[in-house]
Amino acid sequence: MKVSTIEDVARRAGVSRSTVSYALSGKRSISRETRERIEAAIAELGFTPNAGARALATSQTMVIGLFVQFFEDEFSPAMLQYVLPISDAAREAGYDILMVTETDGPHAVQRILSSGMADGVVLLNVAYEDQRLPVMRTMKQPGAMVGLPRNPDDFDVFDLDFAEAGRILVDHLAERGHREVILITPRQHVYERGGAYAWRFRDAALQQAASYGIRVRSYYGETQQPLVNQQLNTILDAREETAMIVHNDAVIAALPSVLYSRGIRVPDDLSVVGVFSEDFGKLFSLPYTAVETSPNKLGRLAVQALVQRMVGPRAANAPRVELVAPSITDRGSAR
Amino acid sequence: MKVSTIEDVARRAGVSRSTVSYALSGKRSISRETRERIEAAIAELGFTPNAGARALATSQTMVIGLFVQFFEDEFSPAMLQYVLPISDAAREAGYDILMVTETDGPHAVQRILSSGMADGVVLLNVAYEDQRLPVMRTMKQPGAMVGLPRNPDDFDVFDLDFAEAGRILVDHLAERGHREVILITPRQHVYERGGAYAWRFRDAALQQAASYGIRVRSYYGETQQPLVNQQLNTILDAREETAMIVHNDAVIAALPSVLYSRGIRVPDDLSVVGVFSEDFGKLFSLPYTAVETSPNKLGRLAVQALVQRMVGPRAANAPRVELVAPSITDRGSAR
DNA sequence: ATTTGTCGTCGAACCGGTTCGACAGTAGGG
DNA sequence: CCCTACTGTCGAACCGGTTCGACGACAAAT
Repeated sequence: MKVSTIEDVARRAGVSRSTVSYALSGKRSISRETRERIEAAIAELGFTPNAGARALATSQTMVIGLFVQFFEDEFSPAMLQYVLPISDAAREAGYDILMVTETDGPHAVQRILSSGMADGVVLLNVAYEDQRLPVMRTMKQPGAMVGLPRNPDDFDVFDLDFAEAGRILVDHLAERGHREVILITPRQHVYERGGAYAWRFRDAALQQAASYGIRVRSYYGETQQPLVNQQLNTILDAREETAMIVHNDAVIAALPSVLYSRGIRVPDDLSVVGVFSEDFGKLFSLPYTAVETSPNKLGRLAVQALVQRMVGPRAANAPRVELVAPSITDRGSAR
Repeated sequence: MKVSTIEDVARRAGVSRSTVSYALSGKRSISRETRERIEAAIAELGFTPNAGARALATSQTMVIGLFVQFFEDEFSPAMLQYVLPISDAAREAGYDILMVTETDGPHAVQRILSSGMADGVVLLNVAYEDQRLPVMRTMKQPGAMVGLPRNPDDFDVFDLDFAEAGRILVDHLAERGHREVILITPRQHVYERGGAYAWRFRDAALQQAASYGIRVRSYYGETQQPLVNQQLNTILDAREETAMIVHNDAVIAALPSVLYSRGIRVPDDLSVVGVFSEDFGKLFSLPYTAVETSPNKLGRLAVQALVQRMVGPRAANAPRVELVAPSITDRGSAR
């Protein structure tokens, strides 16, 4: 039952350790018969190279650190949409995922990277002034982020083009003649904390609306029930607007039942557009036209960029900052 | 920028490597002044022990493998409720989480454990005849599972007592005089695949209902929109029953909007009870009385048991199989 | 004064791989 | 037929920690 080492394999095949190693890696040529004997020995002993030893010898762990930040004021199921594609993409490239959810992000990054537990990291939910970035800069491992920080520096950054998303949705409503619009944004705390996507979206939307002469009333949306429903009802009580832009996962998830219960029909009584991924929409059965946030695409991009930087020669290429162009999925909820 | 090793620290403090190691671990006494010199050196050099080297020397990685299986026919957000508490509990015990989502579970377990990347594993979503178990048995690392397999063997197993949950909900309806009840279960495929929780719940519920003389009409619920809504409408079209037990995340998440749209009020027109965690209920704003599934409790229990087995002496104590007693949260959706 | 014990430290071996340089044997080129 | 080149293999060093046994210094016990 004791796990066998490369030494056991070597002995059994009657060769030296180095020969086994070369047979495994193919970095030197090995005669046909020797290789077969080694392979047989490996099969019989059920040998698998020890990851720690290999990491020590090669200074490569084949592990990617995935740093997730869960904020109480954010809607958790959205995160999973990033995590899964990242895990899949990593595995396809031969990497495993060390998932770190510590609340003290900077400290966690420091701990994992300085002990050499990962060859590189993906940072999720990156804030404008993300405290994990200064730590990353002192480490030698490369990093890729999802979410746009103020200074991307050496890192590959991927995010949705939220400004464009805001414009697209305003256009969509403007084309249909709406003049008064409600905008529900993420919670106020998200702005204060520096969730840049929040104000990138809002600023662009407001500016675009202004250019059309559209009046926008904007609210910071809640994220916890029963507050979400209460707030929605208050907003709808006072409503004069004909359309609603929702950039808040919790609010849009709760919207169908609130609208039903008030007898407000979409799009007849109210036009609604949002910002969410296709999967998210399915999950909550959302019948609303929305800008697709493509979490799987962003996650995969991040991993691919990171992998390139980990295997590639030093400073292989300039850091990428890619704002993915949003696409709109028309589900007919505005007219 | 090059990371420093214990050798660097030793040289700088004017001692030997072993002395530094002992100063770090405290396994032998070190004089006050030497320790201070070593600590100073460590601070100045920013030294952190290399995880790979330490793992090699101690055969301890301080990593827990977390094996998650995502089935297309299951509702994904539920999984996150387990993952987060597990990650937190692991960190509190000094472990990091290697999260593995490969579809080929048995192979993944084999790969991670035989290469010694983790000291132990937590298996999520364990099936009755889970193919990962035979692999686990050939490995030396301990494992804890969430979900009850046919033969728990050497492993610690934690799950909700779904049979009891079924009985509790039937009792709840029986007490209120219901004689005809709809039961919506997980998808048929879940039964075939061996998701034991599904039939443990259903069998107990049916038996309990029979003992009361309650008639139950049972349906395999869908998990993907728009099928979920379609099916619900079909079921409600034909309904003669006065109450509904829902043991299906996707269905219960979709239920409020379907009921609203049909003008069915709860509990006036229909009593509804379900099986879901408090967090899940908040997420989807579910106003239904339900049995609490306590994913956080189960996750933490699994980690704690695993940690005990990893640090403890060989075969420290008999394997635990713990079916957590369900508690009901009355939200007044049945009368 | 000698023995016994404790404290603090060091050197060396070990964990399990990878990789470099050396070398014997064989093949190809002149 | 000799020299060179290449193929296949081995031994040793190394990666960066931990741990065991040894040992000198000094204190306490006899």
